[in-house]
Amino acid sequence: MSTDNALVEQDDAEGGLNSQAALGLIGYRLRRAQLSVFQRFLTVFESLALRPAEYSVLVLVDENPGRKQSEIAAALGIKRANFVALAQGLEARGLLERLSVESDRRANALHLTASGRIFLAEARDLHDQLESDFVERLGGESQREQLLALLERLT
Amino acid sequence: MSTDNALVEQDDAEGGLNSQAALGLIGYRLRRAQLSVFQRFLTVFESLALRPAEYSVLVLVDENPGRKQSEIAAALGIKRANFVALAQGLEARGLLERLSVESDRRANALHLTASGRIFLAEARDLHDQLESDFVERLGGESQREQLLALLERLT
DNA sequence: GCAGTTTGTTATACGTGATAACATTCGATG
DNA sequence: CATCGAATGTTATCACGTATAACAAACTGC
Repeated sequence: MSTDNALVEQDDAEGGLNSQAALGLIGYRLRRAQLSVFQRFLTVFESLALRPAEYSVLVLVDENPGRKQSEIAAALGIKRANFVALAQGLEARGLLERLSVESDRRANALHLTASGRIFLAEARDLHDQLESDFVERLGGESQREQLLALLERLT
Repeated sequence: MSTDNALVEQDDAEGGLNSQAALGLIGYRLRRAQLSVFQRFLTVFESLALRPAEYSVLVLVDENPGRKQSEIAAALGIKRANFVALAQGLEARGLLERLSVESDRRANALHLTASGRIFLAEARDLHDQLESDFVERLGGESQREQLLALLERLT
C-alpha cells in the first residue's frame, strides 16, 4: 500500500518526497506562495528599507489623505495597537504626517509629506517592476486577474 | 496629480476607502487570502488542537515513513532548527515516532504511531470538509486547480 | 453632566521564520 | 588509520507580525 507504482512519483528516491496530498492543499500552497512573494518583495525593497505593510500604508494614505489612523489600519486589516509603531516609524522617517484634527482632538489625520510622495513614487516604480515580474511568471495579465479574483473569493 | 476625478470611486465617504491600487497588489491579496484561509483552518482544527504546520507534517510523514527529520523539514520549507520543537511536540502527543537509524546514528527516522494514524484520519476528514468548502467558494474543482497552478508559478 | 464609546497608546504574549553556535556522527581523502 | 569537511539534530536568540488587555483623553448621546 505504501510503495506505489508508475502512476505517481516514486518516494524511495533520495530527491523528491511523495507529496501528492500534502502539496495539494490550498492552504499550504497559499502559504508557500505568499512567503515566496514576500521574500521577493523584501529583496526588491531592501534598498528603500521598506516593508510590505509600510508600502501598503503609504499607498493607502496617498489615495486617502486625511484619514484617521484607525481607518487606514482597519482598511489594511491591521489592529489599531499594531499600527501605532508602524505610523510612528514612517513619521520618524519624514514620509508621513500625523496632524491633529480640530473636530476630534483624539484623532490623527494621516498625510504624506512632500518627501513621502517622492519616496512613494520611487517605491511604486520598484513595485511595478515586481508586479510585472509576477505577471510574467503567471503567464499574462489575464492570469493575474484570474488569480486576484480567485483569492478574493477565498477571503 | 494626486486628487483624482470621477473615474474612480469617491474616497470621501465614511465607509469604504479608495483602495484601487493598494488592494490590487498580488502580494497584498495573497496575504489576506492566506490569513483568512489559515484562520478558518485554525477554527476547524481547534477541536484537535492541530496547527497547519503540524497537519502538513503528519500528512507528509504518513506518505513518506522513515524519512529523516531534515528531509521532511526541507520538503515543507521549514528550517531544521524550527522543526525540532514541532517534531518533539507531535512525539510528546504520541502521534509521531522518532526512531534512531542504524546506518546513521545522527538521524531520526520519522514514523506515525498507530494512534497517530487514527488521529490523522480524523484530521483528514476535517480537512476534506474544509477543502470542499474552499472549492465551493472558488466555484468548482477546475477553479481550484487553476488556483493551485497559478500559486505554483509564483512560488 | 454622565455613561458608554472611540482613538491612540503602551505593555505584553504567542507563533513563525531566520541565524549562529555546538556536539555528534558520517564520508571522503590523504 | 587520522583528519578535515559536511551533515544532523539541537539549543539559544532575534526579528516580525499578530493578538489581547488596560489606560487616558476625548467624543457622543441621552
